[in-house]
Amino acid sequence: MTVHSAAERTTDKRERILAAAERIFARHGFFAARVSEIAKEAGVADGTIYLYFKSKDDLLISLFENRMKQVNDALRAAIAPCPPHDQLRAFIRTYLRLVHEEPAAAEVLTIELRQSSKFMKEYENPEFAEFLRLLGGIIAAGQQRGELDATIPAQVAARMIFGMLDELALSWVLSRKPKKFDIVRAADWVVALVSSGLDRRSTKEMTP
Amino acid sequence: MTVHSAAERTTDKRERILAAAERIFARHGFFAARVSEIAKEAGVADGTIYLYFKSKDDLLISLFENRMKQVNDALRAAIAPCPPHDQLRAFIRTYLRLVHEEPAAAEVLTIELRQSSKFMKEYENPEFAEFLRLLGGIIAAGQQRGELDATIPAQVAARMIFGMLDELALSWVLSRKPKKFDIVRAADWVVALVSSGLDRRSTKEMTP
Amino acid sequence: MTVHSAAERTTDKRERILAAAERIFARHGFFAARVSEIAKEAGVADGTIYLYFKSKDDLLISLFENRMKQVNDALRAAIAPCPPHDQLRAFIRTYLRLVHEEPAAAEVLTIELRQSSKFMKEYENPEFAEFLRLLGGIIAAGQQRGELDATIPAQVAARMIFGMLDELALSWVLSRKPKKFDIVRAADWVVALVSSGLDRRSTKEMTP
Amino acid sequence: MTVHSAAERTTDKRERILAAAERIFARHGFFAARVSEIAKEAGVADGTIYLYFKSKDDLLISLFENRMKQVNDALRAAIAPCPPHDQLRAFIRTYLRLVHEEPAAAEVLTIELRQSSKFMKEYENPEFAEFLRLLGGIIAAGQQRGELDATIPAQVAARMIFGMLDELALSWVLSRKPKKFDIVRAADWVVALVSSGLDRRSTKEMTP
DNA sequence: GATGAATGAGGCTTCATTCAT
DNA sequence: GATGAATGAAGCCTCATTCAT
Repeated sequence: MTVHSAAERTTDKRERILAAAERIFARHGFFAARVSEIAKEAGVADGTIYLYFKSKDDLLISLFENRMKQVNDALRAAIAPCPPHDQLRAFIRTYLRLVHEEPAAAEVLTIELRQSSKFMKEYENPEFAEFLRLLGGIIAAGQQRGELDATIPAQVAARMIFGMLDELALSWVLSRKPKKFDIVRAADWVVALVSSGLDRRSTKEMTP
Repeated sequence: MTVHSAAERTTDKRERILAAAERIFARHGFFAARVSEIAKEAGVADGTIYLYFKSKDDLLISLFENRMKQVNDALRAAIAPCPPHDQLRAFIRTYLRLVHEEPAAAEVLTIELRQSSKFMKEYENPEFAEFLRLLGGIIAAGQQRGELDATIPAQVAARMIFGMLDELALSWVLSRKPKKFDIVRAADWVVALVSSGLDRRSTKEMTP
Repeated sequence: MTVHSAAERTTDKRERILAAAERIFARHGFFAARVSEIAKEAGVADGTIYLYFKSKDDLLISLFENRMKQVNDALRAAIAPCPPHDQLRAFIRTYLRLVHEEPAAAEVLTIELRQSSKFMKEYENPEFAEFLRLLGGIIAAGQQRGELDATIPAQVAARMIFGMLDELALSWVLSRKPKKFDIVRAADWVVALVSSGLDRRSTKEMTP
Repeated sequence: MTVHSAAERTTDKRERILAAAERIFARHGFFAARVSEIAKEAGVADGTIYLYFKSKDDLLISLFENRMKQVNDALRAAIAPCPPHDQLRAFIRTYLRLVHEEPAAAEVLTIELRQSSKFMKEYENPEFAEFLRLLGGIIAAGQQRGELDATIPAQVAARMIFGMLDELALSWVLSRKPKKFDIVRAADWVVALVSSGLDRRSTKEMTP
C-alpha cells in the first residue's frame, strides 16, 4: 500500500512546478518564459503556482537554490576523503558530468545565473556562495599543505575555475547537436590546465 | 572655428545613444531598462532612438558589436609583434585593463552577453566570434611552435581562458566598492594559472 | 432560479464586448476607436478583450461576421417560400428595416465594411459573400423562370441592388435627426426602381 | 523658351503631391498611408507637403475636391445638351468610363470617401454635393417633363443611382486582374436597370 | 487546496508635424 | 521655398498576479 501524506503530495506538486519551470526557463530564458506556460507544462492551474511560490522571481530563486543544493551535495560526496589535488579533479569532473546529465538544469544555472546577477545583488544566493566556498576550501587546503601554489588567493582561483567550467558548460549547452566537443572529456582538459598550465616546460626531460 | 559636418553630428548622436544605453543597461539590465530612460539619458526624444536603431534589441546588439570591436582592436594592437606566450600575457592584461577602465561596458558585455546568448543563436555575434578566433589563434600558434601544450584543443582552451576573464570581470564589476580584489593585478594570476597551473612542482629545485 | 453555465457567462461577455465595439466603432470609426474605450463601454478590463479576440482587427472582423450572419438569417427567413419577385421585395424591405432597427450596426457594416475592403482582400468575408449569393440567387432564379430580365448577369445585378441599399443606409445613418427621409419607406422606392425602372412608359394607358 | 512663373512651378509641385497621395492612398488606404511615403513618391521632402497642405486630412480632402471637380466637369460636358433620359445615360456611361480610365482615383473616391464620411460630417464635401445635385437635377427635370417616374424623390433616386455606380466601381476596382466584369459595358446594365427595372413585362407585345 | 477568468499597469514603437538650416 | 532630422504624444497589447468559486 502506497501511502501519500498530504505533505508528500504537496511536495510532489512543488517539485513538478520546479521541474516544469526549469524546462521552460531553459527553453525561453527567464524573461521570455510565461508563468502560464510553466503551469501548463506542470499540469496545474496558473494560480496554483502562487500557492507554492511567492512570485515568478521566487520561482527562479528557488530553482537555483534547489539545483545548486543538489550540485553541492553531489560535489561534497565526490570529494569526500581525498587529498586536495584529487578533490580538485573530482570536483571538476563531477561538475561537468552533472552538466552532461542535466543539460536543462545547466542551461538555467549557466545563463540565468548571469542574467539574474542583478537579482542576486538583492536576493542573495546562499547555495552558490556555498559552491564557491567548497571550491575555494579545496584550494586553500592545498595551498596550506604546500601542494598548491599560494600566489593566487584561493577565492579568486575558485572564481577562475568556476569561470572555466561555466563557460565550457555554456558553450556546450548552446551548441546544437552534434556538440562541438565532449563535455565529459573536457574535464581532463580543465584538470590539465588547472594543474600544470599551458607552458611546455622541459619538466620531463629534466627528470633523469 | 569648429566645423561639424552633418555626418559628424549624426555620428555624435548615435554615439550618445549607445553610451546612454550602455549606462542604463548596466544599471538595470536589458529587460528592465526602459527605452524612454535611455532617451532621457542621451538627451534625445524617444523617437530619435528609432532613427538610428531598428529596435531595443538592435540597440543591444549594436552596443555589443561596437564594444567588442573596440576590445578586439585594442587586443590586436596589444599583441602585435610578440611570440605567443607574450601575446597571451598581453591579451589577458589588456582585457582586464579594459574592464577596469570601462566598468559599465564590462557589465553589459559580461552580463548581457549571457542573457543574449539566446539572442545570439539567432542574431550571430561576429565580433565575439572574432574575439575567440584571436585568442584561439594565439594558442594554436604557440602549440605549433611547441611552446604551448597541445593536449587541449586551442578553441577549447580559448573558451576556458575567456571563462576565467569573464568570471573575474563579472565578480569584480558586481562587487560594491571597495572592490574585493584588484582586477588589474588579477591579470598576473590569470597569466600564472594559464602558464603554470596550480600544482607546485619542484621546478626550481630541479634546476641545478 | 436563474442558471448561468460557464459557457453562458463567457458568451455574455463576448457579446457585451461585441456590442460595445459596435457602438464605439459607429461613434468614432474603426481607426479612431480606442480599445480601452471599448473595454470601458463593455464594463471589462482592457486585457479581457484579448481573451475573446486576437486583436482589434479581429474584433472588427468578428463584428462583421456576427452581424452579417444575423442579417443573412433574417433575410433567409423573410424570403423563405415566395416566388422570386416577392423574394426580392422581401429582401429589400427586410434589409432596410434592419438598418432602421439597428442604426449603429448599420453604420459599422456600411462605413467600416468599405474601410476594410482593404482588409477583406486578405481576411475574406464569408458572410458578406453569402449575402451576395443570396441576393444573386433570387435574381438568377427569377431570370430562369423568365420573370426577370436576363440581360444583366445576376451577380452584377445583386451588386447594383446592394449598392443602392448600402448608399441609402449610409446617407440615412449619417444624416442628423430629423432624418432626411424614411428608410423604411425607401424600401418601396428601391422595389419600384428595381422592378420597373424610372422610365415612364405608357404601360397603363396601353392597357385598355 | 519655356516660361515657368513661380506660381506655375508651385502648382506643379502641388499637383505632384496630390498625384502621389492618390497612388499611395489607393495602395494602402488613408490611415495606413504614410506622409513620408507620399513625399518620397512625389520626390519632395516630408516638410514640403506642409507648405501646400495644412495636414494629412487636408490632403485627402483636397484630393477629393480636386478629383470630384474633374469628374463633375467631365459629367457636365457629357450631359450638356440632351433630354433628361439621354443625360442620365451619358452621366452613367461617363462616370464608369472615368473609373475605367483612372482606377487609382476611383479607389480613393470609392473607398476613402466612405471611410471619411466621418470626416465629411465635419469637413463638408462641396464637390460631392454638387455631384448629387447634378444627378438629382437630371432626374428632377425628367420628372417635371413627365418622362421619368415621379414616385421616388429625385434626390433619393440620385443616391440610389450613385450607390449602384459606386458599388460597381468598388467591386471592379478591388477585383484582381482579370477583372470579373467589364466596367464600361456595365454602364448599359445600369442604364437598363434604371430605365426599365428588372421586371419582364410584355411591353413589346403590348406595342401593336 | 485548486482553478482559471479577469485584471490593469505599463512599455515599445509609430508617425504626423515642426523648425533650424 | 525646400529640406529632413528631430520630436513626443499616444495606443495596442502582454502577462504577472488575484480571487470568487
